[in-house]
Amino acid sequence: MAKQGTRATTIDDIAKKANVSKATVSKVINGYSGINEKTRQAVLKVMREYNYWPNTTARSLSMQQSYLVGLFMASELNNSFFREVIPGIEKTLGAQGYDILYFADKRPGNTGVSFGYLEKCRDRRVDGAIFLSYIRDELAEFEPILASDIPTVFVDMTLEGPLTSYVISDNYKSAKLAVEYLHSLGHRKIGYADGGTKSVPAEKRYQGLMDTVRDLGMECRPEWIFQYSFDEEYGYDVVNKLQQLDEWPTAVVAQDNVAIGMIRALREIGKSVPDDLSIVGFDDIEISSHYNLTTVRQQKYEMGVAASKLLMKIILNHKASKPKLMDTELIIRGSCKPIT
Amino acid sequence: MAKQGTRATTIDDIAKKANVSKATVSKVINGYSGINEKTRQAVLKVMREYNYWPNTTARSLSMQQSYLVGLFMASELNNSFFREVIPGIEKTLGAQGYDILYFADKRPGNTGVSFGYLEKCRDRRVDGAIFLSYIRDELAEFEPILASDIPTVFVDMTLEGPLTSYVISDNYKSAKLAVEYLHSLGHRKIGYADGGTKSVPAEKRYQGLMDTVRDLGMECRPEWIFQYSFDEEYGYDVVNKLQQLDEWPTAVVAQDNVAIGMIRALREIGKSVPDDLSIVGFDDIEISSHYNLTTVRQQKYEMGVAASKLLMKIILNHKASKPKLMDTELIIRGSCKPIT
DNA sequence: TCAATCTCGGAAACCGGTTTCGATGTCTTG
DNA sequence: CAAGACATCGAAACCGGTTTCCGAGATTGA
Repeated sequence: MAKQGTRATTIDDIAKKANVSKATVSKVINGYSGINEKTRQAVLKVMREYNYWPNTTARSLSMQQSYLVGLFMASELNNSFFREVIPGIEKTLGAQGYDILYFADKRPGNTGVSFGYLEKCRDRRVDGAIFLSYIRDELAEFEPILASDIPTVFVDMTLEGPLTSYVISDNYKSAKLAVEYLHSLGHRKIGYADGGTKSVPAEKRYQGLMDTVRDLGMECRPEWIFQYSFDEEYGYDVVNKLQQLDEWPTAVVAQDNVAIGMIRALREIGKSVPDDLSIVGFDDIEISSHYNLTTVRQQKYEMGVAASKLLMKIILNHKASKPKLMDTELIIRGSCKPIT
Repeated sequence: MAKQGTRATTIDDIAKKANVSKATVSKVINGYSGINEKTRQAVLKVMREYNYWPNTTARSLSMQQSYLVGLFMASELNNSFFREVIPGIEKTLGAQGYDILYFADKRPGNTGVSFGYLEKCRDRRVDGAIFLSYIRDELAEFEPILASDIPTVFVDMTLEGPLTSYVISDNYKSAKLAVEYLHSLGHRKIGYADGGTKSVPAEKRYQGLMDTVRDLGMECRPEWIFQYSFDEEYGYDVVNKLQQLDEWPTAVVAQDNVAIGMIRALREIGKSVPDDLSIVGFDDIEISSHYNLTTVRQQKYEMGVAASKLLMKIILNHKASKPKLMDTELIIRGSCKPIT
């Protein structure tokens, strides 16, 4: 090995140069008391002089903590929800000195076997983990990590059980807001298109929708209800199915991606939103404004911030913290028309 | 400390249970030769039985490598380019057992001072680093890490100097494709709106555009050239400035975000793309298809893959590898009209 | 002045792995 | 049957930090 010169300076080097033991240097690094101010300054001076920075790997090993947080998400980055939540997480945790380990999906390990979340977390000695938007199907996989002592926060999902911490939007209210708005415009026949009930948020929205429709004396026929998926394609499917019906609802409440798919599909068959159908979306994803879609916004960035704060609290207290319900807000654009 | 039971199993535990030394277990883990098949199987059995996974932190410390790659990007995640590049990186590096440390921007460290990239990399002992889309202004900050022995790959940017490895699209060709296409439609008066020359890709595109315009005998007046920024707002600005001109170009070549801003701005003043103006974009970002924008696509996912492969090669060889120029491709949609 | 206390710093164990090198036992070969 | 070659395994050092605990000096109080 030639490149001896580039070897990073270690705590031993500093100790030697400063004529103290590495224990002393360590105490200076960590700001412990019991070190004479004079020697502290001397050590600090040598550290600066050699541009010394302690090896985080070694430190993680002995301290059993890493200042690392695992960020797991159900699908890939290329999801409009994640894009906005993650910056909130990154900013907040970063400000506290945490770095983020980024896992967009379950990957095979060296053995070819998929990592469990717990293994991955233990493996890297993360101080905590944040999970984004997993659905019910996958819940069983969280049992090991929940049974462990690794601080964990869920975002946009909930798990049954007393000890989970999560951040989630008030999806019930979102649906209520959407329906009430449509009601105020005179709509009485409401359709619904959203993800299936495997998704906790979609399920809550469904409940909110049905309850509000009932309370306001509106109509929502079973054939106007579409619960399957969150993507644009599904919006096309929904429009296809609608076409086979004798009577349409006058308005549809749909997750934004689905709503946009519907708008496109309707355009292609010569129908217009809002003239032929009013639509209210859920989420307010980035492209929604491009479609002039009226939608109920989730505070995505703020959810990232809230999740991070929650996680840090758990890391400190070592017990699950209160879940946080985020408020939602109706963003009125141009995809709804009053019924005259 | 109560929770003794949850302590992860260590290599010592396995060694004890299998009646061998930890050296032997280590050799089995790493697949070294010199271990009898029978004992190997015995050790593997115990490992499986205890669901053992070696501690990466400890391993990093002694092997002097971390299986960690730092991913740095100039702005926030919420950038359409990153969204597509990152999955390519994640998949490729993940398949090789690397995890990704995610840095969306420069954050203050414990001391309140901004981390340099080199410090951050040394700190976490990353095996390599990937930088996305930084501009000329920031280049000086890369000197320390380039002078170090940390393998580094740049994406969508280049640095002067003989030893840098990078992956970048053939932006010159992109502009050429765009202009040639417009020429084939009969256009002779071409406008241009893109980022400023601080961005290497934008600069190359400008060159490609000007060269091709000249070679084909087309016209591109100075007042039709807008070089400032990559966002939608700027598209509005461009349209504003165009309105003050006596004569417009018949077609504009613009980065996708700018192009979309222009399309929206034109709509708002009652003009249509492509009827009143043809537009060809650069990049093919996600929403481009929503605007039916004809554009020159960058292979973003593939760039992520290429960058990862390049990086792994450098990690192995410990010397800079050949830069990789990615091909681009014209995606014809509906934002251009023939000139009759 | 002497004991008790306090301050400060260091030796050594530890975190959980990897790697070197020597010891032991087995197998060939002459 | 003795000697050399080979296969297999383990003891111990090492990676670069943290932390416990103890001892030496300095300080204080009676």
